[in-house]
Amino acid sequence: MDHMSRYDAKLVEPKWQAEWDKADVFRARRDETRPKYYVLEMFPYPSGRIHMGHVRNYTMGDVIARYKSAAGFNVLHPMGWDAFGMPAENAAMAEGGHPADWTYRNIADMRDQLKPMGLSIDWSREFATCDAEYYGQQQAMFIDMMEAGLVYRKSATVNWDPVDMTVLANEQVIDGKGWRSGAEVERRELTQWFFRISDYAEDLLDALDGLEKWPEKVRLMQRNWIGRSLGLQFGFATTGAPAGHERLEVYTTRPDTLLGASFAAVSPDHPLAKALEKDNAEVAAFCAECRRMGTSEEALETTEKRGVDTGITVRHPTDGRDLPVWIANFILMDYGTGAIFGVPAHDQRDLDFARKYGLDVIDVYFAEGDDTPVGDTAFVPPKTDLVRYARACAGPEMQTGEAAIEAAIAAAEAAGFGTGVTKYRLRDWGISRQRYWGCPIPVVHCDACGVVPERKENLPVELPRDVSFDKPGNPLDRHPSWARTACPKCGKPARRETDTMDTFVDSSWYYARFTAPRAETPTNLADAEYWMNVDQYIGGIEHAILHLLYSRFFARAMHKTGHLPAKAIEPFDALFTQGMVTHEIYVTSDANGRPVFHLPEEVIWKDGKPFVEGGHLLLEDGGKLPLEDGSPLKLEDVKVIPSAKMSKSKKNVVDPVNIIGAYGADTARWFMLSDSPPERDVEWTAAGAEAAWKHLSRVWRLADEVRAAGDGDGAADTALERATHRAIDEVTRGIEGFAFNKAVAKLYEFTNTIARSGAGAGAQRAALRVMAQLMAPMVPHLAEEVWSMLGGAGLVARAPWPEADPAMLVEDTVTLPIQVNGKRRSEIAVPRDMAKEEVEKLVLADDAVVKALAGGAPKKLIVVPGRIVNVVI
RNA sequence: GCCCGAGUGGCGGAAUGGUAGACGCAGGGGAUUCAAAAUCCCCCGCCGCAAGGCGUGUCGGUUCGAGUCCGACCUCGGGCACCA
Repeated sequence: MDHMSRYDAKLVEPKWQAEWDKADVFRARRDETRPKYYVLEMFPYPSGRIHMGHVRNYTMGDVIARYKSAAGFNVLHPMGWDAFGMPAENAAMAEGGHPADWTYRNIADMRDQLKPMGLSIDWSREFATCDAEYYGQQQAMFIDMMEAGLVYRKSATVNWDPVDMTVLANEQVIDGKGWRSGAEVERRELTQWFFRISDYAEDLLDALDGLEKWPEKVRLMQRNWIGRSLGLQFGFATTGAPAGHERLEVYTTRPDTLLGASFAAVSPDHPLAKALEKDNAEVAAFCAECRRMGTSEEALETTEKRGVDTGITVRHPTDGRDLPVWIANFILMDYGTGAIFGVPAHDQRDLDFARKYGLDVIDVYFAEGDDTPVGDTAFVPPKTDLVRYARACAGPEMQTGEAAIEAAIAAAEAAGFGTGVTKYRLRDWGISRQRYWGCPIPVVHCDACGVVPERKENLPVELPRDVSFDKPGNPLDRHPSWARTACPKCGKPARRETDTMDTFVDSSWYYARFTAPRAETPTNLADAEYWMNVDQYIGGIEHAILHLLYSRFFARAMHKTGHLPAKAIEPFDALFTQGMVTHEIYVTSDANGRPVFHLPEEVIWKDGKPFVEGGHLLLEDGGKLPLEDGSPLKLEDVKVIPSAKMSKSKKNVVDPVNIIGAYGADTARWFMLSDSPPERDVEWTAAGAEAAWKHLSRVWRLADEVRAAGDGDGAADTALERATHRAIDEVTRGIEGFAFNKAVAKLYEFTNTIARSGAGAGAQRAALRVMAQLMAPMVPHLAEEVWSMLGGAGLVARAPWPEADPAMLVEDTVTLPIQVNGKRRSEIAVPRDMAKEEVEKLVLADDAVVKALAGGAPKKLIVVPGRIVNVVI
């Protein structure tokens, strides 16, 4: 046996990585004579370990990058780090140390883990958003945006932990309590910085139609998020309200239901509620309670609907009834006017509220032919359905909701009590964070001059290094000297802004920075002009709304401030959202019935059933913690749950480093591309990884055998050539269409075809060289090895993509299945372009058809040329 | 609660409205081997001895023909503006 007859990824992969480095294959240089292609995967947060989701994401991007490069494009494929954020501060609080050290150490670790994957990345463009060089440019843009009127301050609510005296993120609020202190969280108002994204609401909405290479679901989610609505705004005249509240402005998207109104309601944050709070104890108590709710919309919507009657009434604008005014916990101050009228019959929330507090339920419209009054389910048909209005504001009795809304607005405008108003659900983007590890907002507060932007020559406003995290709250706020500065305008002593920016700001323009990562301005226009837009953006569906919407806004703002060309206001031409990587979890329960998760290596398989040693929890550091009552776990209770998202707490994380160490990067890459469609979740399985490795070894072995056989008789083999062209065609279409799993399946098939073909060594060699090219985007190291073994010239990474000859793709005969009444009964082989009449004759003579007809004539004979025949009896 | 997705053999999945299950995993059988590993070959949706019947989350509809289109529902996943 030949000592080299086994594929050794450990030797082969570093060898070709060194070759690529030596030839500097992946450095992207601006070259106006060549068409460019910009591939970008969402950059990672430097948690310290790469995970399988990264492997999947970057493998997909690499396939595209390498394929486009072979197809003749000048490819830009960069990598960086989304490096600001809470985890670094949390680590500093938990383990001591400094967020910067933690972050840069993690970046170094992750870069070391990533490089063995053999990605075609131009590492010379790498940066981290926490580099002062990067965030200084971000500050320059912030100042430009201030001058362009895109930035302002206003009061907004935050989650306040009264014990830790700190602002909490939504994820840090658990069941209304602070995650560390356990104290009831309060909503508190602070003056904060905002970007005027809502100025662009209409444009951001309308431009979605042009994003044809984005998934329809993402466009739909953004459309709904922006939420354009045409509604009616009008003022109710109030009775019994405090001075200044003689009118209550409400906004409704269903003015056609005005005659079904039975109450009005305002948000607990509404000025009227605040006015009443002063001398109404009941209202004060209710508002105080509402303020203990988190700020998230989810918290608001899922809490039980409750309210308090203010005793104030409003006069209905058309029928003159007096309606009670309530304060209700489900009314958002941020949407519309923060006040509504309730129509219980046609809104489930209003109905629940009305039933709870004994308010009237007045039916406005009914389904055709059904006059049943509403019970406990509100009648809310689609607006496009025709319904019968028993209490129409305007328009005919039978009309759609859409038509009735329009008619109601027109009527209100004619009567002079209201106006049709287009509103958006999209709110301005609050970017203030009361935290250290983020980009400082570059402004100065001066007693004489007010809020003044820092001078650009003083940028970057750098984070101070000497901070402590031994107590909660913003370290910038309590730093003894950092905030002390001179006013950029008058020079008198002034104080720096201590808020930092939302990390979404950092990730809203990194794609533009990659086009000129060392420029001394945020972008270099010549580079941006050449490289923008991102031709293919790839990332997780979890970013479908916020990150992508903020980036679209930011690109517009960068254009307005002169940092991007007009063509780049939609920065991502094509978007692909990949699924998660999941892995099974092993769960038992402790004595209190709470779930206990187990590492795969803790699970013992006996007779195909999982067991764990009882009586302890395994800690992350490998230590053991006895269960609270010391009782052993019930061994028979181990449950295996497939397809759980990989997470530390569920102990089902598979570390790519181990996989790459055991099998090599190509195996991990091949596995990530096999089987599951890229947009769907993929389950990591040990068996799948083993199978991927086996196949790659088989390809290598095949190449080794063919090499050993020399050139053979040099005879061509038509069948193998046809198979080769079919493989080129299908793999190419698989990659172009983001159907990598299908491209992989085709390559499996092609391997079988070559291995089983009786073709001579020369013909097999030619086929295998094409296979090396087709596999190169996916498993680049193996591809280089096979390519060089079989006499390929230069690097396969530099070889042009093979082209399929259309003449080699057509088959002369086709098999036509014959159905009788839609069920397959037989089949015939016919020349590809046989006339319909000829086919019909053959079909009617077919044994199965003759038998089914039993002497009768068919009712119908359907022949779909080249596809199928259906005999209807 | 609201918005958006996804459900096909034991498993991952394939299928311009046209043969459901390509390709792979697992499983079964065989070859090779002193033996094993590795490798190669064959079988493999379910029920049935067979003929045949049943099958793409559930229920209904459109069609010569539905995994695919339409309606209702169920389950799971993503997002909900301070996780990234």
